[in-house]
Amino acid sequence: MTKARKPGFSDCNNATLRRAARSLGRFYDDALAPSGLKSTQFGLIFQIHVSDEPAMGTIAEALIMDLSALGHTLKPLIRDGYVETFPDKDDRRVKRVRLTPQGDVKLDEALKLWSVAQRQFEEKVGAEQAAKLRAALDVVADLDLEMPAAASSN
Amino acid sequence: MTKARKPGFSDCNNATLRRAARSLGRFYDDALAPSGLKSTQFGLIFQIHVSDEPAMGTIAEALIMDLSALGHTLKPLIRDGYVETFPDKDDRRVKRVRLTPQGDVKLDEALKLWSVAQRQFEEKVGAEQAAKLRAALDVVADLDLEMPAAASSN
DNA sequence: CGGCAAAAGTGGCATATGCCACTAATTGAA
DNA sequence: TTCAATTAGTGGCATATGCCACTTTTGCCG
Repeated sequence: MTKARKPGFSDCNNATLRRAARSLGRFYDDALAPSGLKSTQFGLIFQIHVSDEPAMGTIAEALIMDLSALGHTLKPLIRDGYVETFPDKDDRRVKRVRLTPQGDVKLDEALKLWSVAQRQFEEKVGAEQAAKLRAALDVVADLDLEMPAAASSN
Repeated sequence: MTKARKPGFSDCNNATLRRAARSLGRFYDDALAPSGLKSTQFGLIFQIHVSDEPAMGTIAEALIMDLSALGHTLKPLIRDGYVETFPDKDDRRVKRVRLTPQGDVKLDEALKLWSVAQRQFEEKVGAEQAAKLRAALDVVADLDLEMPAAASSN
């Protein structure tokens, strides 16, 4: 009794992960809705907050996201005045990012909403369990996966 | 020693999940690239394949995705001739979905590529571990999360 | 039977993400 | 110093996802 469960219940690690991400994403989105921020924007703003005027590349690396994707995602936040960029003093190719005063305020506001969702989630699955899950997800995220054949030679 | 780890290493379950999803998504996308399908499209086609001419709403529910999002995602697959829709015999509101012969062929092609990535992943984390992770993710995905205060009164 | 609420999709609008082709700066030789 | 290779971002294009406002069908109730 290990096969043919709910029809279409895929064994694909990626599909399962995305499915969970959609589900949980909606939950956190709902929770953050009053702030006007999406959970992704909240995460990005938080990342900027805890970093020290990080370069775009640094953020992209930390979040494991494409640099250009980061640029796109940053636009609405800049447009709304929560984030601003400025050139690095030593390397003009580098663009650094920081929160504006408004961004700080918005982050505080969002953090309150976020903590409710976070608590709610951890009550359901248990803080221990949640921590384990995050740890497992971090392992997966930082895995050095590479296609064997696809790589250069053998 | 439980705080201030890697800068910006968030405790947010959602952020951690999305980060892992981006990472793993790229891996599977790379693996499927030769087929021309994205991992999301592969997952969708697979879901359609294992279902019996499912209605759009049925697919959306299984994948926990917004019905309209499903509609959007389906478009390129229909355009490329892998999927087709047809009206339900009894309820004209319902639109059912199925793979075209080309879709079946493409699925076979993609499955071969997918299995390589899947195997590669499970070798890295261990089949046992991977299964546990998927189980945990399914639990999370199917959790009945709801904002307490956000609900009606209280 | 008439009409209203619920159910299933569609379309528009906005954000999330990626890849690719380019441009601007740097760095590292020759 | 000069030029090729590398690094950091940008812009365009395409898919992924959601929410909301509608439209079409059904269902159901009085």
